[in-house]
Amino acid sequence: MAADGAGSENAKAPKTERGRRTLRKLLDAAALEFGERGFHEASIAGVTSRGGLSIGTFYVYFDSKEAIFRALVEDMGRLTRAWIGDRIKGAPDRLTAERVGVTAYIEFVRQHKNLHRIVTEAHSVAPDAYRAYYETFAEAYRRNLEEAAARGEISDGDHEERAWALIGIGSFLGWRYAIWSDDVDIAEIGAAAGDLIENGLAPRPPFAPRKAKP
Amino acid sequence: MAADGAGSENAKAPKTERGRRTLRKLLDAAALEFGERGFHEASIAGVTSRGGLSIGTFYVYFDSKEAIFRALVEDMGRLTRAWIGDRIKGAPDRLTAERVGVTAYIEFVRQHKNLHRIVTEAHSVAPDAYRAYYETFAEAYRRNLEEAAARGEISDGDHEERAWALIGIGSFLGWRYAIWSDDVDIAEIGAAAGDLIENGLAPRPPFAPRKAKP
Amino acid sequence: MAADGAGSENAKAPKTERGRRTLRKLLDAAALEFGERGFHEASIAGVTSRGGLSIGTFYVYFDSKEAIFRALVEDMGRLTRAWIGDRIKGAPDRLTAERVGVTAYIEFVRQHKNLHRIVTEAHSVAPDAYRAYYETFAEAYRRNLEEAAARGEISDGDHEERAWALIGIGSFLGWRYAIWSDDVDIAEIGAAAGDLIENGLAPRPPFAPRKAKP
Amino acid sequence: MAADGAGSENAKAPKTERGRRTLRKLLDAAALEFGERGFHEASIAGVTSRGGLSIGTFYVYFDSKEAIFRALVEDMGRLTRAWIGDRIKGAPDRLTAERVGVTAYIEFVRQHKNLHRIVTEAHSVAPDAYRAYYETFAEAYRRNLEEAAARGEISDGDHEERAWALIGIGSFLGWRYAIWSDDVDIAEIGAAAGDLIENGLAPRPPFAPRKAKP
DNA sequence: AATGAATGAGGATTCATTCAT
DNA sequence: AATGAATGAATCCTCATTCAT
Repeated sequence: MAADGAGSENAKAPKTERGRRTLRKLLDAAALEFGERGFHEASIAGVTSRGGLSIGTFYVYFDSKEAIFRALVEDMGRLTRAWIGDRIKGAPDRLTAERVGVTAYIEFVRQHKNLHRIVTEAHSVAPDAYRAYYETFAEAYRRNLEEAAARGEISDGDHEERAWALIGIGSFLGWRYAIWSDDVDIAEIGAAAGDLIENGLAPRPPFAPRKAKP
Repeated sequence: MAADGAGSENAKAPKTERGRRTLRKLLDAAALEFGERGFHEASIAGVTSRGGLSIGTFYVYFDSKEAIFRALVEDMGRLTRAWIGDRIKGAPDRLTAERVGVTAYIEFVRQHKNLHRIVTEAHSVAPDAYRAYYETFAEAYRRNLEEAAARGEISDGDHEERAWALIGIGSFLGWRYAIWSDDVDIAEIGAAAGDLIENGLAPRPPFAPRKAKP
Repeated sequence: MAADGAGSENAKAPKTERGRRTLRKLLDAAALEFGERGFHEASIAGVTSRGGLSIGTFYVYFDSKEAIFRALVEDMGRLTRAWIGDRIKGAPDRLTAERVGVTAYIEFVRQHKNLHRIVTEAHSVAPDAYRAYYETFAEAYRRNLEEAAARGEISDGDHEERAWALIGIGSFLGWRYAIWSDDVDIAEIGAAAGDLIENGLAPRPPFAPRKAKP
Repeated sequence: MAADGAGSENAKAPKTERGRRTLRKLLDAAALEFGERGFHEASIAGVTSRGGLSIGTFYVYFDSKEAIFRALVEDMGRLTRAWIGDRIKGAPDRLTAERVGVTAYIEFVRQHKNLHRIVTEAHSVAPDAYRAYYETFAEAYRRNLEEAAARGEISDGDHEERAWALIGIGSFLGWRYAIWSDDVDIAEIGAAAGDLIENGLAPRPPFAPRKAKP
């Protein structure tokens, strides 16, 4: 569920294999504890007991409660990007990728509700980590949109702003259809969202129907 | 800055004019305290001292820290809806209303950063209040979209989902262009967002150009 | 045992009589706790339970463990100066005052061993408070010596340095003869110290005996 | 800066040359760590990291934090006595030795501020070590004074008490003129202190001037 | 000899809430 | 209505020490 947190300054680098295993235990336990109880309700003792470790061990690897939370948010980012990336990989063009992407994202949230809660809470707990999380997304998104525009797959426009708007769509649909209620058919949501993203709200001239893919 | 919180079960109804003034002081002070420090960093003592009152007085009007927070979120909702409603009122059709609405929303956030922060934090502090806040929006939104579709101003589709998607757009653009940096020209942002909402990302066939308004 | 700590920024000023009583209880209890256990072994819970109060009450009056410790050191200073001042008051000249003063100081330490321990510990716990404690002494001392020199009661010299040297004498004799062992006759110690202070170590010429007062 | 701590029960005796070097590293590092941060702020990890060693290694050589602290205090005693002894060695009589000694002591403190801080802190951390430190001094001092008195170099009196008084003078002058501020000319301080020690405060009859050395 | 991971008791501090005045 | 003193549960974090390698 969690990557190894390596490459981040949030966790202290273990020097032995045993240390690496312990660090992993902590991150996995923290994902559970924070996900279920929320940052403020969660306790370090809760994390360590879930991991079968002692409190002291926690502070061997992290400087503070906030530090492991940040590490978790970063993990989450890697995980999410990998998941979406995987599903989108084969898309023939950007509009298709968007359709697939929205669906995949909501699916992802449904399967990782805790993680989604953690990221959202980062908003107030670690605003910079939250921002970094979304800026990483937005940046990649923007690049994709620009390249697609260059290929003529989408119209021209302000791609950075579009990126943020699209992230907003995914995020709120995630809350509405994955967290608050998850009984609506995902394919339907994806289709509707894809249509909005592709064609907007404007009425369709009957003589010039849009097609998802030529 | 804040309405009087009356009509809600969150605050105790004052019986005298003096009481009404004290309640108002508390709500205004709370908006500052929560907005600047966030729910968990904020303290009741911080609220009362900002209001020039004593701690004991707080509990004359509110049952708990959460109660005043909820009252604040509700206030915020009323305030936001009134603001957006005002700007949209004269729009000749829905697509125009959307364009105007996005711009107005970002403008609103810029002018009420603290309030936006408070609402977002409600996400983890008072999820039901947060949800109620957005569901009220979404419901009105959905109705507007349906009526517009009936009038042929916009295409058919799943209007509830569209409502959530549009709220997501506004919300994230608010964070990006009102809170994190507020130096981008608002008209530009509004125009680009309006275009996305109206036309989506699809390439525009030169022979059948879309127009914002026929 | 303790003054009221008023006039210091270490304690929060109570607004009611009850508050003043509580503050006093805390200071008295702290003098016992710190005196018996030392700063690092002492606990806030130990202080409050001695005072019949709850832990929370402590933090109504003091910001930290260190804050009450500082308040205590200041109290101690006032107390010590008052005690010595009282005994010295009637001395006809400075040399007599010195004799009386050393004796009185050792007597004081014997009767307030805890306080003496607290001041000494301030050395590492609150160096500035420790320094202030002794500088206040040294300053008054220096003034006394200067005035005495002007009156011809003592020889000329560097009075500030003399002040520190005399404080050093008192302090170490206090440790040696009041804390480490307190069975030596105080009058004897005072006499010997007074003689050293008055005449130094130099051999006495038989033909020109010194007299305490001409 | 530190002796090897050998001959004491505080450190475990190393059997190899490498071990001796490690022990030395620990003592030197501890002098820095304790001197800069004070006993309670200092940490074993701080000591070992300064020495480029691991925590575990510390416990190969010392049983506890207190043990190395005591070893340090003993080191300090040897060092101080050696330093003062060296400077005093050639003094023709006791009064001269005293003059030279005070000056030398302040000079020593200026050059070993950390060591002085450590010894002073021993007062509350390891009272017996502190007491032993000064009793060793006092004992030697007393003997010197007695012998000097027998030779007629100084007046008769209670030599033990005098020893403590003289130590007190040196100690407080050290704090005042070596630690708290070290910009006063040392020769001056030494001269003034020497004069006080030799002649006391009593006014000098013009017809029978004392001389430092006949 | 040296290492560094693991431990867990211990304590300061916070602050929402209560209540007597 | 308003006040402010009193409460105490709750929790983060420290760090000396142990031990398996």
